[in-house]
Amino acid sequence: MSKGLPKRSENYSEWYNEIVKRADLAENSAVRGCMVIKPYGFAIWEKMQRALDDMFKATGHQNAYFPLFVPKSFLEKEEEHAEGFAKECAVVTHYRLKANPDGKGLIVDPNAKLEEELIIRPTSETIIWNTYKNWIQSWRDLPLLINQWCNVVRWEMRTRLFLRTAEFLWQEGHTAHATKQEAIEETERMLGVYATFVEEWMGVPVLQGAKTPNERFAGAEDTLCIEALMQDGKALQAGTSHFLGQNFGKSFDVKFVNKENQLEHPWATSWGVSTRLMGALIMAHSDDQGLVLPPKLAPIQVVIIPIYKTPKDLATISEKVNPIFEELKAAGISVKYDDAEHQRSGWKFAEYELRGVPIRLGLGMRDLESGTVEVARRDTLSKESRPLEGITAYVKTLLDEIQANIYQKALAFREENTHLIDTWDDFKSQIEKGGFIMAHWDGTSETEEKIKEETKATIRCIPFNSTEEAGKCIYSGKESPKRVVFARAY
RNA sequence: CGGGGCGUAGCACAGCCUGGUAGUGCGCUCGGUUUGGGACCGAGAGGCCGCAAGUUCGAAUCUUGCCGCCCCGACCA
Repeated sequence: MSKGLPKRSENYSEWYNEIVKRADLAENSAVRGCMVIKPYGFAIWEKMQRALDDMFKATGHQNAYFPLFVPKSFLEKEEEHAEGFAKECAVVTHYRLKANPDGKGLIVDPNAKLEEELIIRPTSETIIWNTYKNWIQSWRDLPLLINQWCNVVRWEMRTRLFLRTAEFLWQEGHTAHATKQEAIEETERMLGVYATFVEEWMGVPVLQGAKTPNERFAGAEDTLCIEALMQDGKALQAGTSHFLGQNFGKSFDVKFVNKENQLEHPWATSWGVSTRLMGALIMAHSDDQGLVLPPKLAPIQVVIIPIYKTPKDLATISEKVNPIFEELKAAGISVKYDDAEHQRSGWKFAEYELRGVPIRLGLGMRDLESGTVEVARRDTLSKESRPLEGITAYVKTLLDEIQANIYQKALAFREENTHLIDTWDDFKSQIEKGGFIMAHWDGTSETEEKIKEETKATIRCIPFNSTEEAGKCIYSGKESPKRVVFARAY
């Protein structure tokens, strides 16, 4: 077996792919562009789902489920939305196969052509707003705060595990409100939920801001986003929250009677995060030894590995480990005791590092004599010998420390790789080196397009919290009121 | 859709140019020695060499066609 991973600094893509594969997270499937998420990878996703779902519930949302298929006529109703998604839709045209009259196998039965084609949802605004027409009549029905966990299909030309796959898992929130102000607040609130989740659970710092009109969601009046910086200096859009105005309300003829007894279209939002977050998690923290997981999302937070020579020694160690194992479990820590005999301890060390387990406890005969245990941290790769006494409390504290440290490390990386740039020459040379570039922009789509053409850099967002500061556009030299964030992106 | 590359054991690949018994490493099975950072030795099992046609006494190897996959572009809320 090849032991080392490719070096992160030498070939970032290969390094990423190897981690996904070797840490047993996912693999390419028989279907082009689609991904198989393996049990270990899915366990991480489930932890993300649970944390997010709790946050959605805490902000008053309920889960529901809508169909996989969207009639083509629905997709057509909102013009910009239709145009934005048309190029990447999988289309169902028939509902039956039959035996091939010319030989083996099956063919599409030409008599089973659908009267109207069905699109496999690339996102669910249309089918959901078609349903909301029946759900919303009065201001008393609002706000309608719904979330759905599901899969969507976008027929991408080129795919990458977790970052861009033809089918992916996500959640999409779809809300309807009586006033514009309320909908805008909801858009902002949910972006805040995403930012909190990504920073506090995933340990990945994000910039919050608004997309430029060019980069907006098709059919939205405003798109807010969180942007994270990966270790190769490229940006990754980690989540989006859209203010949809009354566009879908109008397109699907959804109306409600307000308190003044007047008919009005409701105001809408939609927001989503996907399995792409798994890609962000991998790329933000991992190193040349493999995956590094934040304790809050690690399926196994602590692994205990016995170090022994004879079966008798193993039995002695196991006897000592059992109460510790139970104590850790009782403290709410997800712990695994790996006493498998067909692998040696050194092999296990490497394996759990590759899988990103935050803490490893190593226990051998020497430790039993001295009443100690070897504690190894995944984030710093450091090891220390600790007294066995009080180890549960220590581990609990250490998990919190690792969670914080991972975030701090990522934050420091982002700060080191965020640059204020004021000249076009500096811009061009810095973009090659990667990172976020804070620069002035004249606010026009033409300039944005030109910069993209010449440098492959896009405006990741117009950040919320940047200070007002007059300046000149990096490209056109025209007046600009504040800096925006540029980067090359995934 | 354009440009390039690759299909040989579960995985990663060599062999092909110059046709002649199907190879290597990892993994797997068995035995022994090992065991505080991915152990070592020995013995084994495992193949329609992507599919099809052609050339030839003989094809993994040469020719043609087909199929599939990967990479780089185009595309990507």
